Amino acid sequence: MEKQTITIYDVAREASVSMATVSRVVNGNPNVRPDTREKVLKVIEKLDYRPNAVARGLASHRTTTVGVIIPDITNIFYASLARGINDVATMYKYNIILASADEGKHKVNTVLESILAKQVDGLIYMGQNIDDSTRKELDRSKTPVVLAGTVDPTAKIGSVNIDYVAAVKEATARLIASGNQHIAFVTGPLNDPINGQYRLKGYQAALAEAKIAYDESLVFETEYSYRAGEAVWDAVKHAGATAAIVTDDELAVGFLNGGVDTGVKIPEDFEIITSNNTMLTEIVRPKLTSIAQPLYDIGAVAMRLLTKMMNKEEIDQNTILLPHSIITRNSTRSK
Amino acid sequence: MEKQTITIYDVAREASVSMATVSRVVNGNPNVRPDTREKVLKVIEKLDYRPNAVARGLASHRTTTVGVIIPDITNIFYASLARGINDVATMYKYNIILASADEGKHKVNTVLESILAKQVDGLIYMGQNIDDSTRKELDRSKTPVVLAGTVDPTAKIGSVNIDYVAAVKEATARLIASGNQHIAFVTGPLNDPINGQYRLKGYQAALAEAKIAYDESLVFETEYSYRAGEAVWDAVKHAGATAAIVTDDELAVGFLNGGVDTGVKIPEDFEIITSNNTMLTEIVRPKLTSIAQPLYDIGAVAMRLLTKMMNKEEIDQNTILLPHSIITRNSTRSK
DNA sequence: GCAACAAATGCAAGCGTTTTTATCTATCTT
DNA sequence: AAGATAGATAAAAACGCTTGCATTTGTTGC
Repeated sequence: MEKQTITIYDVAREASVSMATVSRVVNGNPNVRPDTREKVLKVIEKLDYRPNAVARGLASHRTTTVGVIIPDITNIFYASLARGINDVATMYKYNIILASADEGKHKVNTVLESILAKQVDGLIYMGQNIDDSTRKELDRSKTPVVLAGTVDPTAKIGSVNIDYVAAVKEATARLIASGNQHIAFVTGPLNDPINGQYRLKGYQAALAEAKIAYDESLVFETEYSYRAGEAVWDAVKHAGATAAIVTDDELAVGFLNGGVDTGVKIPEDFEIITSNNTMLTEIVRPKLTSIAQPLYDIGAVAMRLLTKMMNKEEIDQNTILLPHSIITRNSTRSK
Repeated sequence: MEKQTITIYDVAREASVSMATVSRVVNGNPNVRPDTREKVLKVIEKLDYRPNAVARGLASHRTTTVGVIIPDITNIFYASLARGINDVATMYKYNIILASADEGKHKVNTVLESILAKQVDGLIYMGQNIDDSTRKELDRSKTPVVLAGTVDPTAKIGSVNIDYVAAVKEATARLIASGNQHIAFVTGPLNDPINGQYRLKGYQAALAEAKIAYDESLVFETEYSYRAGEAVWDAVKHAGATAAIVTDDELAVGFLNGGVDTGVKIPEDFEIITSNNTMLTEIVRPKLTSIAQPLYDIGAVAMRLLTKMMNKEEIDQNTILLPHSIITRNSTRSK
């Protein structure tokens, strides 16, 4: 007694129609007489027939599945994007194949290959820089791709982000306005253009506008993690900084606690602005002033854009910038 | 110039062998002469052939895909489990179809149906109580299922957890030992047996052992969220509690801040023990004493168990309890 | 009542693999 | 040297569905 599956053929026989008709009913094709539709539906119900998505995928070349590449699912930033992606995907009846491509363990290209083999209809890519081999792999597959919270300096690939340059510039200017001359830039990997190009540029632009010399020794590159934040505090302090822009909330929270735990008064003696406005910014004391990105929306809009691509709809704008703002909390002195 | 896919047939022709032989090579079947294997591999390389997983799935009845049902991907608890699941899945060459089934928006059964339609080889289920209709759906599909961090009182379905009864009992006893007579039990949904049966039982057992009467007005049922934690603080305080067991870290962190922000001294005036030992417990001040669950491992072991089921290996133990402990931090008075 | 047309249905060829069965080809045995 | 045996390979039938095309049925107008 094996897993006795009932197929479209069984339904067809039982309803005395052809497989084609059953298929039409199942797929909501309007070219079916109401009474035959009724009849078929009744048999489907009776036999408890469930279409096999794999067979469907093979026959139709559409799997109603999208791949989502995420660097670290436990990082609230990415998880929040994923939530938006998921909701919109569900809305449009797509399933998500999730794969994490954390720098170390799972190499992007391997992961990508396994996802593409599954014939996904589209792909959302988050995190990390896209290198040439990855780009080539994507091109070759001809699968629509959208980057979420991730930047492609060549603007070849569709993407949804905020204006990182402007956001960081504003944040930095804010710190300058409150009297800081030595502002640290505490960042994740600089080889990710989002940091190394966009955010850094905003930081530099604000300095330049205030005629403060850019000092490379105030740039601290580390990884996105709580521990890394704690660990980098001392170095930043010793470099003489009196404020910092931090490019990730986990990192910022670790950094903040690194300071707080050594008795530094924040914001009185040191100001911090972080970048993602996740729940973490509200959990710590003092609460963190943050650049606010519409995380959920970035994910949602990215997925929506992808659905358009998959439907071969006309896309007017494939590089989307969503609005940002700065939420003032208690890690900065009121201005 | 459509997406010109090259198939196993192309490879076979080019290498002047049959499709069957190519298939054997691709699948590492040993019954191929080394020189033919070589020849075929060369052609595969040359044509840059990639097997189509969908066709494979249809022909072999194995998709090398597992479904993962998660209540809320932004909750670090579940995300941590997912990380463990993902790593082991990747190790065994499975892809993950992720679907979130948050109580409200996405109904479990709908989600389940769409995942099962995709012919997943197995399923990891997290969160929420499994009701009869869900159970029926699972049974009918004959797909192996493992619960991760989720309990099935009937023990019919494989699962990986800690001993919640014992853990909560210990934690409660600890609070009793430090002098508390009125200990609140701040919990997520009680209709989830993990709360309503296991944890509550542990809480009651500790009280009973200390001859403290169980007082239902000290049980606070709410949802797993930061806001909910903040919101419930007042009620708990007014109920006269001097300590609390909280069953989720986000909830606990909100609860803690609810207290801290109203000037209550923790742990001097109020003690808190939370349940998941996620990063959040270290981020807040004071840091939270917590029951420690091996989150990553729960996910990893669950996935490993699932692989065994999918291989139809003999399972000696389908209800697995991993060890727990209590990590003492600063939300409890040293004992 | 019949031609002309549109709507509904059926037929059957795929989709790209795996897998069973059969066929071949070496290599041993004695 | 012939028969036996095991290992390689080939042929072809699934797998469960979609879809283009052909055919049938039903409708409409005159």
